[in-house]
Amino acid sequence: MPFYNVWIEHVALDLNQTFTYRHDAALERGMRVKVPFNHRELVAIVMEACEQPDDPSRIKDVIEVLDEQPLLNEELFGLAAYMADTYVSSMMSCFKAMLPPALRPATRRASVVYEDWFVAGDSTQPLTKKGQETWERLKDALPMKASAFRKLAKSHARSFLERGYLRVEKRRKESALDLPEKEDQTFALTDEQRDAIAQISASSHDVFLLHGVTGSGKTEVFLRLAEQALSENRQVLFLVPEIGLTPMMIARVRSRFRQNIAIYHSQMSASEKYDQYEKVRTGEVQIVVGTRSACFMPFSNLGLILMDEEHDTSYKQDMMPKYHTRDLVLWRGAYHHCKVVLASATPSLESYARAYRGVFELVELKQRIARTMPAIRMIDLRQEPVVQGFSQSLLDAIARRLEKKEQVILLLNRRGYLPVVKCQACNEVITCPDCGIALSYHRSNDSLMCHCCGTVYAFDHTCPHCGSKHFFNHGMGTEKLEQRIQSLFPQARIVRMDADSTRKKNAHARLLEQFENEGDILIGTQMVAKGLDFPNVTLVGILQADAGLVRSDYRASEIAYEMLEQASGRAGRAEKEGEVLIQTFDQDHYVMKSVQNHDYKSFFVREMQYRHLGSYPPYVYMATIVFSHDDLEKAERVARQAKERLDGVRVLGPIEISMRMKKKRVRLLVKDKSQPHLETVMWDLVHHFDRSNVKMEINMHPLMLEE
DNA sequence: AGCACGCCGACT
DNA sequence: GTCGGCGTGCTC
Repeated sequence: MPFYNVWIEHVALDLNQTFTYRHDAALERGMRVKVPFNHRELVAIVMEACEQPDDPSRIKDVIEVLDEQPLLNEELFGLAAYMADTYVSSMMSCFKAMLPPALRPATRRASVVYEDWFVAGDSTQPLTKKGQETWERLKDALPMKASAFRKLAKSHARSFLERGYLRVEKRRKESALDLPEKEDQTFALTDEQRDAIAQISASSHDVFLLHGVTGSGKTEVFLRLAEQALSENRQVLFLVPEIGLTPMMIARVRSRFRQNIAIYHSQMSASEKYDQYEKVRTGEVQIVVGTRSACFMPFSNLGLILMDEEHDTSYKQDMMPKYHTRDLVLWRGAYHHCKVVLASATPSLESYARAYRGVFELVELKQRIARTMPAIRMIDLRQEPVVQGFSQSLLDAIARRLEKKEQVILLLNRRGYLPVVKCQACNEVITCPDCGIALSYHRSNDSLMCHCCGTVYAFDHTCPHCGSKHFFNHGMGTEKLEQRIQSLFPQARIVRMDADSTRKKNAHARLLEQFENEGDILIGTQMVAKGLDFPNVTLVGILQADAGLVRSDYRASEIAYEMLEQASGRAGRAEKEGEVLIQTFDQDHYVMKSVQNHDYKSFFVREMQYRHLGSYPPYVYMATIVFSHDDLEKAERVARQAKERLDGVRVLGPIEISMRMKKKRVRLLVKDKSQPHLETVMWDLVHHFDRSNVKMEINMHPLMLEE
C-alpha cells in the first residue's frame, strides 16, 4: 500500500492532524521521513499505512526516508497518544519531549560534540623562567580541558603548544556534572525495611505509596527491590527529582549496579543522552537513574519503576506538553504489568488520597534507622522579639552547636513568596471578603489584589480587624542574613546557597562540598531543605516559617508542610542527636502542629477538609487557560468568550496575571469533578473556539497558579 | 508554525 | 510608479 499518514514537524495545535503522502517502498510506524509541506521541506514521523485518499490529486511523494528502523516502538507511540490527550497537546510536541535531542524530528543523526583537551607531550625545549614556573605548576593536572588550561596558564598555552609541551586531543564532550565515587555498602535491613520489601513483593497491587520518614532507609529498600527485578531479567527505572540535589543517592545506586546502569538527566550533552538512550534500547543496561525526561526511555522489558520524592514539583514539566511524570510512569507501569513504587516522606495530597482510598497500596517506614527523630522546638515570635531575622533562642542554639564543632543549617523560607499584608497588632492577614484568601500587595499602584477572583482593593493602610496602622514588613534576603550572622559569629565559616549563588553550572555541588568539608553554617532558601545528608549537622533553624502559610495559592499549606518536614529531616542524621528550631508567629497552626509531631496523617486529614470546602484537588480536577496578547482588553475579551463556551464546568476568572515575553496575560481557572469530562471540554475549546490571534495556552492539573 | 498572497502607506 | 508593512489563509 503506497499511502501513509504522517505527523509533521510543527508542534502547533492547529496542525495536530496527520497528512497523507505517497511512498512506494514499505514504511514502518515511528520512522522519520522528509516530506514537502506548504512550500517547504519538513521532517515527519510515520503514523500508519492507509487507503488511497478520496482526492489523490493533492497527495505528494515522500522525498526521503531518514531512518532504517522506527525511532519509537508501539509502547512509546501509545504513551505519546496518552500524553497528548491528557495534557491537551499536539502529538508532535509529545514526540519531541520523548526523544533525546539527537533524534528529534528536525535532526538527521546524532550530532557528536567534540572539544579540545591538552595532554602532556615529551619536550625538553627551553622555556622562559615564568613559563617554567607555570609548567611545573600545571603539568600534573593534565590532561585537562583546553579552555580550562588557558584560563590557568594565561598567555603561556600557545608557547607550550609550539614547543611541544602540549598536544591537542579531540575528546567527546562529557557532562558537566561530576558525581562522587562511592564504595558499595550493603546495609543490614531493619525489621521495618524487611517488612516493607516483603509487603511490596507479595502484594497483588501494582502501585505503592512508600511513605517513609526522612532517614528511614528508603534507598536500601529501593536497591533491594531493584535487585529482585534484575534477578528476574527485567529492567528498572529509578526516577529522582533533580540529579544535582541527590548526588549521594545516585552514587549509591551506581556503586551497587556498576556497568548495568545508565544515568539520564537534563545537564547531559546531546550525544551523551543519545548514547544512554541507545544503551537502553539495545538492552545493554538494565537500570536507568534519571530525572523526569528519563520516564521516556525505550525499555523493552520493564520490571520495576521507583519514583523517589514523588511530591516534588520538578516532576511536572512547565513547557508544552505540560506533563506530570507520575501520570506517565503509572501508564507505563500498567503497560509493562510491573510494580510502581512512589516514595516520599511528605507525599503529595493526590497520592496519599489515592492510597487512603486503596487505589494505591500504602507502605510505611515510621522509624529512623538507629536514631530518633530530631526534637522540634517552636519559637513563638509573639513572645520573643526578632532582631534582624533572629530570636535570641536561635542565636543561643547556634552558639552552642558551633562550640561543639557541629554544623548548622539555616533556612530562609521564601518559597512562592508573595507580599501579603499582616497586622502587627492582631496578627491577622488581610483577606478577600469574597474568596477568603490572603490578598497580595502590589507596590506599583499601592493596592491589594485577590489572585482568586481578580478583584483589586484600595489599601488604606489600616487593619480591617483592629484598626491598627502597623504591618509586618516581610522581606529579607539571604545575603543580609549572611552579613548579620557573620558579624555575630566572626569565626564561623559560612556558605550561602540561593538562586543567586547557584546560577553557575555545578555551583550547587561545589557549595555543598565546601560546606561539608570546611563549613560551619549553611544559609539558604528552600533548596537546602531537600535531600541533603550531612552527618555533622545537628541544628536546623527555620526563619520566617509562616511566610508560605499565608500565600494565596491553594497548595500553600502543603508546600509549607513539605518544606518544614523535609528541612527537619536534615538534622541529626548520624549518631549525634538533632534539633530543629522553627521561628513562627503561629505555632498553633495545624501545619506547625503536624510538623512538631512528625504527624503527616493529621496534616493530611485537616488539609483534605480545606480542599473539600474550597473545591480544590484532589476533590476536583483543574486546568488553567492563559490568554496572551499585546492588548490586555483583547486578551480579556477572548478569555470571556472562551468562558462562555466552556459548558458544564466551573470557570473562575478571567484575572490578569504577570506579563511574559512582553505580552499581557489573563487566566481562566477551570474545575470539574470528572477528569475525562474536563479533557473533553478543553479539547472542544481547542477545536471549535475562535481565539482570533490571541495566544491560548492550556495547563492541565497545574501545580502553580501564579505563573 | 511559517510561508505566500494581498492590500495599504511613504519613498527613490 | 514600487518597496515593504503585517493581517489572513493554507498546508497532504
